[in-house]
Amino acid sequence: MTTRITLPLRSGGLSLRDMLVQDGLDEESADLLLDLPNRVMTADQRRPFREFGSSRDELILVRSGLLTKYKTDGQGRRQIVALRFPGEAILPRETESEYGIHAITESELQIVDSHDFEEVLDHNPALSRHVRRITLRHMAIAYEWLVNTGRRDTTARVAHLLCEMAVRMRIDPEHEALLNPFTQLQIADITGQTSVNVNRVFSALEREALIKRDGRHIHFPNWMDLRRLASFQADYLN
Amino acid sequence: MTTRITLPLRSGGLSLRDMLVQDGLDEESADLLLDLPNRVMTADQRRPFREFGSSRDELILVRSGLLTKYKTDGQGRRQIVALRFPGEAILPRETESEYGIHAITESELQIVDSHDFEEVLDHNPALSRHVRRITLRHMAIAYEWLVNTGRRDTTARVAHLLCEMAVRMRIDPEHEALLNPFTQLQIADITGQTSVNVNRVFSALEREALIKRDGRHIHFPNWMDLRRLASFQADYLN
DNA sequence: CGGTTGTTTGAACTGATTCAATCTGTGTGG
DNA sequence: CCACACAGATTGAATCAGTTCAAACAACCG
Repeated sequence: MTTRITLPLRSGGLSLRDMLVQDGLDEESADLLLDLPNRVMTADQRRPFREFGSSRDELILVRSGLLTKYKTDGQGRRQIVALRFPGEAILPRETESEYGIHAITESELQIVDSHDFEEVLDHNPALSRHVRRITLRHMAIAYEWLVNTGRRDTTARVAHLLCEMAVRMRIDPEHEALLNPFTQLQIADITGQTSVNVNRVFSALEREALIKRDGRHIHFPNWMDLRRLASFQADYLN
Repeated sequence: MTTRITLPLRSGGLSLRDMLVQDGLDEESADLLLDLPNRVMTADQRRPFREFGSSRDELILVRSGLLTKYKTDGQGRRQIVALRFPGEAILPRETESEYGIHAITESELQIVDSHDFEEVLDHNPALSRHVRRITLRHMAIAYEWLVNTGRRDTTARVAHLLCEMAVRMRIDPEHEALLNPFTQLQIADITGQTSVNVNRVFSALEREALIKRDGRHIHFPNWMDLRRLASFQADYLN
């Protein structure tokens, strides 16, 4: 039995500035970006933060928590298409955004008007390059997710997501447990299956001793074999 | 029976410059980009143009033809993750690229060294904004493909791809036929299924009079219902 | 003409869904 | 502190969409 996490992820850790710098942005650019006029908001997990078609033209920086971008098909079946961890951002879209935004855990967000953001980008090549770089990283993740939903069986899909989570949350999977922020329904919405099946997959993974569950924590007693099962190659995450 | 297309797509049409301008880039920036030192190459459909891990750090502009980016899962099953039509580009990656590139039809490519490209971007905010814009467009397509493979049944997936192809190839589906450049195996590799099933889906779509096949051409006698079946909303393509 | 690539069809099988019921942990209000 | 409501996790049975395997057929190419 797992229940919702109400504490923000990694809130006690690094500042937004630290995280940006750690991702390779130079300090001056980071300060320039963070000193732009902004407002800070909290997104909670009970309802969507942005619906489809909301035309908020703004940069959303994640300070803490965990955001998802999601879409739905014709029959209203939900597909989560991207995750945003602390230190990551959702870039502004000129057009109406065709995806919604939903917080998995309560998330603290720093929001910057897109015009201010674009203005700074115009005059700061280093920041501009950084934005291109992280965008390509998110693109690489989207491609890997396409392989996941398109080509891997449901077991490998869940295993792959767990591997990606471990790396993106910067834990050491051989010695540390993953604090899983998702419900099984949300994992189903990421991996393109049903929550019922996610449950069976988890039981199977645990039966094979590839994971060990302890409340919301997931241990990896056999990280090597889990990676192999998932055909997980971390290089797409850089 | 359909066989490979050997003629480049849209070769007789617009120049690369025309296509860039039509996509919203200003003329000066387009000239700046196209006048960068470059070499022109031909990619043919018989073998991959770039394998995984090839670290060619370069911008690839598609003059004619049709390119795919593809990845494979652990068991070597192929998933096509993106298409690049004439006028579109594959951006340089600093790291080794984690996808391969394969031409669907013989393609003429203009290749620019990434350093020259980045240099121009640094000094040309308009071009920089344009690159961000088209990148977000490709991201939106990747997200839609995720919904496709994750949430739609195989019939809707194929129908959705056909709709997207019609729009991206700029045909008028109510009055014009789509010249389908793909084999059924390639459609399977895009939509995450088997070529056998793609074949059955095509028969079914034709039986329902949602498409009509005529050699390599596909007519859309009932565009409205096809779109509905695919839950195709063109806005993600802008 | 023979080789190759792509398409089509059938039959058997299976992984995952669907539907439905039950169980378990958490929070809330009396 | 208990009773209750609720969200999430778990399990079983029936069903089905899509795969797999295998074979035949069609079009093109040299």
